[in-house]
Amino acid sequence: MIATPDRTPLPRTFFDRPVLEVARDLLGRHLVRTTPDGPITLRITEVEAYDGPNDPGSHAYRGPTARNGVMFGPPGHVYVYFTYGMWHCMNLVCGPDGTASAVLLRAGEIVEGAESARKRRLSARNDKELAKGPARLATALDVDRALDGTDACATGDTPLRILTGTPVPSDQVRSGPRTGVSGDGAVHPWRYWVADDPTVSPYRAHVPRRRRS
DNA sequence: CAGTCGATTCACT
DNA sequence: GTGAATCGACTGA
Repeated sequence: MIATPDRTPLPRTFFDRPVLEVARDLLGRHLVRTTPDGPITLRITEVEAYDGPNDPGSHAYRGPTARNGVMFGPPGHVYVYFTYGMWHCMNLVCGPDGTASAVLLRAGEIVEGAESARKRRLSARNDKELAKGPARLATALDVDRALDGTDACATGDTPLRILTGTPVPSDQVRSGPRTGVSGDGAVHPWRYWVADDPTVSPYRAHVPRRRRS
């Protein structure tokens, strides 16, 4: 028996906690992306925690830059980065203003607005693949650098909003090493996902790129 | 200022 | 399973 999702916005205090705690607690929450096309709602099923300057796997490891500045700001805001020359990925900033931890949204289930998501995810063979992977998720929700710094806890007009949804019981939460993270950052089991959920992305270890001819 | 490589995805074999 | 795509941030000289 699944409870009806709670459409109450998550308060900023939700994000003003240790990042590992927030990461686990984010599973089952709902992210609403408001577009001219209509709303798209994502049920979060897979995340990864990045623990700021203490974490060799984090973009914040070497301090603030033009790209990662939002990570060092207040909690509840969205950090979006561009990678591999093609893709965007999105995070929710955690911890008090001045710290730099964040949770990468890696996968989810589209529970509303699938028609809109399909238009941007033409290679998806079925709806489970619409947001299976962090760049796919951002593409499905039409998220790019223009949304970097958006407040997901704001009231009123916001392109992105995070709702209470239906939290996942702790016995359904799994954890393991982060995907695609290289070096010393790879040791931490800071990836969390919903047990047996078909929208969770497959694990891949980091592969160093072969040098171009 | 040139070199390196990425919190990835997709097409192909 | 393997390799290409594609560009901007970051690094070190």
